[in-house]
Amino acid sequence: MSLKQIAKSLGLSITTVSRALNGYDDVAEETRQRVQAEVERSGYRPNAMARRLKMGKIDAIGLVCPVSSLQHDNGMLLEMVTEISHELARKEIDLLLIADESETGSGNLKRLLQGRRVDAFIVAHTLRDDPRLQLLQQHDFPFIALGRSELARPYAWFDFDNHNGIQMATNHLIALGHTRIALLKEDSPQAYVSQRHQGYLEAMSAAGLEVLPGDVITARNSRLFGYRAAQTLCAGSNRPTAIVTTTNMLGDGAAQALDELGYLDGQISLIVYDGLPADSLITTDVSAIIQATRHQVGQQIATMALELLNGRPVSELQVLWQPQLRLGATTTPVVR
Amino acid sequence: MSLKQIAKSLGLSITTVSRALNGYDDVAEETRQRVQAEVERSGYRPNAMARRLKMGKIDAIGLVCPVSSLQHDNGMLLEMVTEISHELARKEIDLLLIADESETGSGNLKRLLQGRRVDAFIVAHTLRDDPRLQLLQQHDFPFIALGRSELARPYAWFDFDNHNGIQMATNHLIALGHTRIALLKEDSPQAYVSQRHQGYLEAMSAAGLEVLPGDVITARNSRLFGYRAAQTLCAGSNRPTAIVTTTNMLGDGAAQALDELGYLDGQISLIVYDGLPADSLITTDVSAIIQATRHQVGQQIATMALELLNGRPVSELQVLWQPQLRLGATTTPVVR
DNA sequence: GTTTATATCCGAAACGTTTTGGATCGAGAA
DNA sequence: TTCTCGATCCAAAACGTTTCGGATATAAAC
Repeated sequence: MSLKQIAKSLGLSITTVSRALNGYDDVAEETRQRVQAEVERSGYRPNAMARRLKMGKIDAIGLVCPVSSLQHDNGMLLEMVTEISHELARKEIDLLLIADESETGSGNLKRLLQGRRVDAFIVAHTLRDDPRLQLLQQHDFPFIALGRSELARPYAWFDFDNHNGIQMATNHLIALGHTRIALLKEDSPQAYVSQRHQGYLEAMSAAGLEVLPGDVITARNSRLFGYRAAQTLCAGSNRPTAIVTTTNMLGDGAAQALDELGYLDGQISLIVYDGLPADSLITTDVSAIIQATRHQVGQQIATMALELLNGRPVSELQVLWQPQLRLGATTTPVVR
Repeated sequence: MSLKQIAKSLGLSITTVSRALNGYDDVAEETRQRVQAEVERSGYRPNAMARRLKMGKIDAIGLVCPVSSLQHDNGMLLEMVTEISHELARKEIDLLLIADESETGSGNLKRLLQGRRVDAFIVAHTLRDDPRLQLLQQHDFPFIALGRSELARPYAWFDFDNHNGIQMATNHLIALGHTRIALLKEDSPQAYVSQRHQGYLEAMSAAGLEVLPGDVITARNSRLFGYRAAQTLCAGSNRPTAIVTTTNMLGDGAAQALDELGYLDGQISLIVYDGLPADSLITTDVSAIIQATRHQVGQQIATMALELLNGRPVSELQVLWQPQLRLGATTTPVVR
């Protein structure tokens, strides 16, 4: 099924068939109809590789996911990826999956970059100092970073305002009279972690509140570690009156621990970033900092990727979305 | 950076450069060295699209994941994908992600198939009757099914022996004297679900045991539903003495419920397919049916995919791995 | 000295598109 | 009649490879 065959069976030239299919106006309407009909009859589809070679565009985007991230984030990234894949498929653009061997590895990245196998990259789980982004920028290769990093020149990125999100939560607790607010944060070099950490510290400091040494706990991002950390926090009599967690997994574990201790009724306030996971066993309506759905994020990123391919300057491709504070039953005035 | 440029700067023909790089023996060793050096100096990489066009091979594999599956399986599939991606990258083969719009959708599949954008497909989350596989077989397009399905002609597949796995568990409980063994199974049309269900029924029937109406519970695959289902099972006085769950999410919920009721000490036996998830809050060593690691599975599938591309007949690409019963603290002789 | 073999090399075609720069033809304008 | 113009169409080049079928030169065999 090539252009040549279609052309032959219609008694036309390859040129004309090609131009008919690509909507040029120098082909008679009747001819176009005939071509269209023959294409449908024969099930012809243009050879993507020939077109790519000729056009110098690949119509493919590489999605870079470090291996380690996939394991912990409970499918969050993947729902997004699904959406991105969908949106791109609509424009006949392929999505290549690049699982890098280490959080910072870029062996495969380099290969795809130099082999011209994709038009652009989407880099997930951006680090604060990200060698992958540095490599891409160094090669002037188009990319979109999911999360902000530190780079010499401007670049395209999508991010949530983590700083503001955690501040809204912390400030709300402060307004409720809390002075001992603990932070339960993920142990990871990802950019958003330090942004949330920083936001918390600044909110506390701005309110003139001291952060006690044990009140910031860094743990692996899992339910179990959240559970244990919350238990530790609540162990002594000198416990904090509120806890904020930077991930929903940590939050679910913490909620479970508080629930078992009977503190989830408002005794100890709790705000969970992203809200409890859908299959949490906790039925209490836990207060949360919520971001847009993966669905919405995926669409946004796909849109940005397409605009990047269309040559939109990166300075116009920097999108910061604001999270919202959704108050549930676990944020109450401080109990002394 | 094309062959032409390399050729020109060395005073050689394109043919010779190409043959030097591709290891033909009709090029002098000294020439090969010179070519090699120039390639490294200039950072030349062959244009993948030109090569693909010429060779008629794409060096890409499409991974078909239905959207809905990604959301529930807690990253299991993704760890595998990571491994597959890795293994394929080593052979310079790209992995395309195809997120189908519905469990049975095949719109994108058709597009990639007809557009010759991949050499083969890996289809995840096979259904018992899977229209995607039927479509592929109908087009004589190479694929590997992750899980067995019902198809007219032989096809390549990888699967675990779900039937045997659940039977080992059930039979072990029967040998311990249990007669009321409940099954907690996922609500899904995926092939493995009915295989496990069937295996359980046959084991019970072979032992002459009756399955009471309420003893098989079908629930959505989540911790929460497992939790509730186990609570329901244990509600009355006429409760089963053992529970088997077909997924680890259901198992984690069930374990939590049993633990809260004080039954996890052996009062009620529990065997969980795949074992409890890594971040379970349950510290009891729960008995499990374990399969190979995602790592091992990923490698196996990548290997099979490569063999498929090399033209190995599908009848030689049917791999069934056996699960193992790993006994923990939750399988004890029946307590009456 | 011719023939044959061997070791190197290369021209040109092909893969399936897109696109440039005409070519052809009929109709209306001069 | 001749010229111009618009409407259609097409040949050929190009994208960057791979590979077939020689070409050339040097050495060995007759």
